[in-house]
Amino acid sequence: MTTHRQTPRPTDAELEILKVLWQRGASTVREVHDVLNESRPTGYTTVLKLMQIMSEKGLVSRDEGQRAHVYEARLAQEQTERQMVGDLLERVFDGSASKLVMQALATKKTSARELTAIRQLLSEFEEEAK
Amino acid sequence: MTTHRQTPRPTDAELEILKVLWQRGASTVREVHDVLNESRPTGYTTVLKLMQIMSEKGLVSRDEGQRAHVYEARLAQEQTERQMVGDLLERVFDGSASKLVMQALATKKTSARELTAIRQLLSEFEEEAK
DNA sequence: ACCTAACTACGAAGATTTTCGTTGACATTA
DNA sequence: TAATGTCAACGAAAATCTTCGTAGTTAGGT
Repeated sequence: MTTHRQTPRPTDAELEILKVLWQRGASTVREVHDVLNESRPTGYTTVLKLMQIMSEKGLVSRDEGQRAHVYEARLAQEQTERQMVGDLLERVFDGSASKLVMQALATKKTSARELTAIRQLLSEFEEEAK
Repeated sequence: MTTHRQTPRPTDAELEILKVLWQRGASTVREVHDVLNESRPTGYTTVLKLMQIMSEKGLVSRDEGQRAHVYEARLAQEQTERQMVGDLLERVFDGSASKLVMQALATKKTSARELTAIRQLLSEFEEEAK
């Protein structure tokens, strides 16, 4: 038996839907569509189909109790974020977190506030590691 | 005219090829195939086709001077890494570097050596920002 | 009971990704 | 020169991703 990720990495379009679900909480297709449709014109059935597929993949759960099924993200936003960063970390940086951070900082001028926040994170991690 | 990335984000299989090119420098399909074939059995023409496509996409350049064409990565490894991190940063973290770093550190127990390296990076960045 | 609006399900098309078989060109060697 | 091996090119297939049209179902209002 090959080792599978419990849930696959969401595609670009799927991630957009997950973002709405994380922001709104459990939602119907209609509600998700209305949000997405504002930023980028999207057909209703496009969103529906995607969410059905995401349900099959296990990215979202579905409550069919109501006529309008209610969907919910299966993983918390932070979990998915961690998974996706971890994926990039392995695929691109061979697991070196410092290389990843270096390129992240190089990407865009990080604000002083961001740098402070990151420094604080580091302190917390070094405490934990003791 | 839509705004296109100058070079598209490499797919998983394409990234594996780029890694070989970065490691070996300019190489023929045969050479790349031999490396990839060790880690995962791959057909020669599979690698060939991928590299031809990558050439069309602009991910690699091709020197047809010899019978066995010589391919080279168009972007340096660091450039591509930066691009891919930047992509994730925007797509997943809405540009917040500290959120990305937080999840990166949470992904795997980062070694003390890594933490020190990251801390040093931060210092350098804070110097620059002054 | 009938019409309308909203919903799911289904199928399908076009694009992209990954894989590989076949063909034809060319070179090396027996 | 004929056989063998290596190479690029091409086409095509299977899988996945993204989009949307159509059909059928259900609920609410008239």
